[in-house]
Amino acid sequence: MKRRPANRKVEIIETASALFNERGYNNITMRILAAEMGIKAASLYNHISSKQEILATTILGLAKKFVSGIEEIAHKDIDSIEKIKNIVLVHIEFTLEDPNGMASLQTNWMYLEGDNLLNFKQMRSDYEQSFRDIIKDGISQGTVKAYSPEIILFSILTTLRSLYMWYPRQKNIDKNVLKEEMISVTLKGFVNT
Amino acid sequence: MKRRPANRKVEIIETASALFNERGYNNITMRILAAEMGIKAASLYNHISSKQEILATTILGLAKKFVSGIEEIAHKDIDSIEKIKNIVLVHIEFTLEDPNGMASLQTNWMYLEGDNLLNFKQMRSDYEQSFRDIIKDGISQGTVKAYSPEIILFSILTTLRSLYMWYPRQKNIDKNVLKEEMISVTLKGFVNT
DNA sequence: AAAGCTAACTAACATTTGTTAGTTTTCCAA
DNA sequence: TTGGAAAACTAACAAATGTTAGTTAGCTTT
Repeated sequence: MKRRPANRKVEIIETASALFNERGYNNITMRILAAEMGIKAASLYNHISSKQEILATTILGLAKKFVSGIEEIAHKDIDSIEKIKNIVLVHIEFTLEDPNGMASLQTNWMYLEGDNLLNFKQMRSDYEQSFRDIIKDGISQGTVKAYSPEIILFSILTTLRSLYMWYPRQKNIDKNVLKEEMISVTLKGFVNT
Repeated sequence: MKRRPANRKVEIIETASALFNERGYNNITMRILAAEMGIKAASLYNHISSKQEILATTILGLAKKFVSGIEEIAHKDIDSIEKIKNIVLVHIEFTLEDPNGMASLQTNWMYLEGDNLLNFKQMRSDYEQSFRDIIKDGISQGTVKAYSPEIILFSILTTLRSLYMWYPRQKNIDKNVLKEEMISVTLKGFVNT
């Protein structure tokens, strides 16, 4: 028996992600996507069932990885600061693996329909809640400054979420330098004392 | 002589911004926008010339404010750290003034067409360059840590750019607390020493 | 060589959507 | 009270777009 070639489908989804990232979900028609693949629009439907499926596969797939990622970290027996460092690293890894998918996750999620949209919002909110809990623990234990948890949460989170839009363009920054400096800047700022 | 009522046009643009922010530019048709205004789609064209004009007015208007804002700060006779604090404050002020417009600026700019898109990209890149120069000055003068300027730049910038998506939902955080803590967290982090 | 998939193609449809043309209503100024 | 602009309406179009139906070409296996 021959192995099922999920290849072509993956190819389409990756091509679509790249185009969505460059020009926006709604600027990419099925005809444009097909042309980029070197085929006709109708042929896409031999591999995928709808444009929405392409979007949902990418976004919900990543969202699930983030939710299980943070839950794993939350249960580790380390202090809040270490947990937050782990979260930074997870974001960097996922972004390096799939920057175009990360772009869709941040900028095209509102074009998810029906249950896809509901599930996404639920996962996003679960993720934020787990992160918030880690920050609040840190404040209780005195390792994190007693600022508004919401300000700390979104300061970190939005920095991490936006990584896709600038890091892939940087050729001079080594991956390990990125990790170290992102952790330093995010946790301790950039002001010299 | 009666004052020209640019009012209705402004009303349309503000209503549109709010809808774009809630559901995404491409999910909002002229019919939906008109219904929200209590009129028919065709009637919108007595006040605006196209859907694109609505988007461009909002986004390019804000982009111009940011460019002139940062240029003014850049020319002040204060050190880099103080300049960066000023930039944080400018972002907070603009976001509080027009959170829905800020949302379009961040999430709908790719639906600008032709010169609108080109002008936007130019202004965004000018803005980032001014900001980058301030950071590099700070590093030269020793007030800013010698990390990669790009990492510092985008860590601050993306935090500020994402303010629109969470602050308007917070009812408990006072405007002045926001300003103080945003500056602290962004510049010096949240780790207790 | 025949059979059976897989994946491509052509053609076309049904909607949606931004927009225009032409007309009527509203309402303030004279 | 009336004239005229401002702003609404009805009707409709033209283009774009996601998708389906039916067909054909190309491999791989038997």
